[in-house]
Amino acid sequence: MPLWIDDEADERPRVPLSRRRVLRAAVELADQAGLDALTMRRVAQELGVEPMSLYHHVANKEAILDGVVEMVIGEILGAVEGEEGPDPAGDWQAALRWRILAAREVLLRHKWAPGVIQTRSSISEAAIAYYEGVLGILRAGGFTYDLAHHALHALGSRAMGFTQEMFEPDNPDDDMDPAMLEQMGMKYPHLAGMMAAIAHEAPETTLSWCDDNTEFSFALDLILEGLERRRLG
Amino acid sequence: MPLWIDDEADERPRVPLSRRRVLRAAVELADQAGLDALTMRRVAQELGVEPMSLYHHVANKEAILDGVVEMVIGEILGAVEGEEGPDPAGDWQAALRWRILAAREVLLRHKWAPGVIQTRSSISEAAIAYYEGVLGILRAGGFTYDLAHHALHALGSRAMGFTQEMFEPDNPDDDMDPAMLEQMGMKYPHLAGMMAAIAHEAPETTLSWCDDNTEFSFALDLILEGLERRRLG
DNA sequence: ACCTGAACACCGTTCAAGT
DNA sequence: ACCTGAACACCGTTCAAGT
Repeated sequence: MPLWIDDEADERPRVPLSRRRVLRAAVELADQAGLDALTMRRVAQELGVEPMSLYHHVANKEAILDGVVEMVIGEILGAVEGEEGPDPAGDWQAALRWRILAAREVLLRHKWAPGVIQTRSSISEAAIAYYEGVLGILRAGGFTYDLAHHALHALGSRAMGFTQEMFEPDNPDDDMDPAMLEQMGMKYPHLAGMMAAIAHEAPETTLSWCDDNTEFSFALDLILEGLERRRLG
Repeated sequence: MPLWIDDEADERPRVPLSRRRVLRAAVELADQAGLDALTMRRVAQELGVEPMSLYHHVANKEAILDGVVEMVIGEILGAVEGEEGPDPAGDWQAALRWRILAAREVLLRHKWAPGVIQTRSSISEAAIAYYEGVLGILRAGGFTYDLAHHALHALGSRAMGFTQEMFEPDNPDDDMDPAMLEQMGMKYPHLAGMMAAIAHEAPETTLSWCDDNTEFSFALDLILEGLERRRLG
């Protein structure tokens, strides 16, 4: 057992703490260990520092949550502004779809983020900038401000790539034991029928039969088409 | 100070604890004091009992959260099944809109519920029953099971009346101090333009310019119309 | 059987003290 | 100035004990 593997002795040559370093550690922690692991004490531990040291760089835990949201939306903003999407003056639907799917890709790397974002009461500047971009696309596509406003509400959190399903999507073992499925046919004939129909159509997917990306795109296109009709009508 | 006002001496004639009573107390507590107040210790206090007594009727706090979700969705189910809505065979859109708006009305009485529902990993039986009803409406309206399945995903949590906005809707003081609004015109011209356009159109509403019900209905109708178009081919 | 009290391992946070 | 240690007021929960 060589001594020089000791991973606590020389934790990097003393890079000083900073708000940014605290928030980066917090995001990494949530990515790796889930939102429940995001405690002041564990963030401090990750940084090799005493819990109380954090308070010199962030006001409190709420400020950390505000901060990680800021970082994630910043990452989204970087993704949509770093690359060139379709020209909104030519095809606003393609442009908006591109932007939203880019945002969604970032959120898939931070699955805990939507839940936190929705608990924030004030809108971060990064979010404002993102929405400004969405509005720009709609305007370039010929929307009045009034219709664009309705459009923002209609998209809701989906405008930033949120999935909006009723229950946690990441739960692979959504049980359904055979006995329960048996009696489901009696009490819930339509649900049983739907599952049978879909299992028949795509038998390879057993029972995790819903492809997230397909369903997200279906819903998004539905809304975009509806908005286009409102715009023309 | 009359003695008989003492509100701790004879807390009701000893009605025994039960799972149902625990859950009802939990729902009431969340309604009145918010989700943060929903702790084992406060629920117990509300029932005039020691915290540990709760564990004889619910497994742990997770079970309480599962339970309050069950109660709220049960209330939704009662609302949609207690009254007769439009006939889905005649107008499936009207029938589904009626069902969803009824669910939404219940959720407005339990604003904390959507956040909790979305943290549950397993689907409660009450939720299954609600969705069975939605599917029944779609089928009566002539949907294939396949399209009905897409429809459920497209509606997502909106199928149960969820608002799906990006940020907490109940925050009335979404600040926007004039100075910030001033420079917003420079950095975010489209947002500034939109706010100006809408303030012009509905000057009485100052800056809480978004009527939740209007926006919810706009989005819902957009989706229902889109689904109808898909159904017709 | 149902309820209780003390205790444990965790939180976020305050405060006074160190360098 | 930045970081620390002890302490406080809260959590959820285990366990052994009461009735």
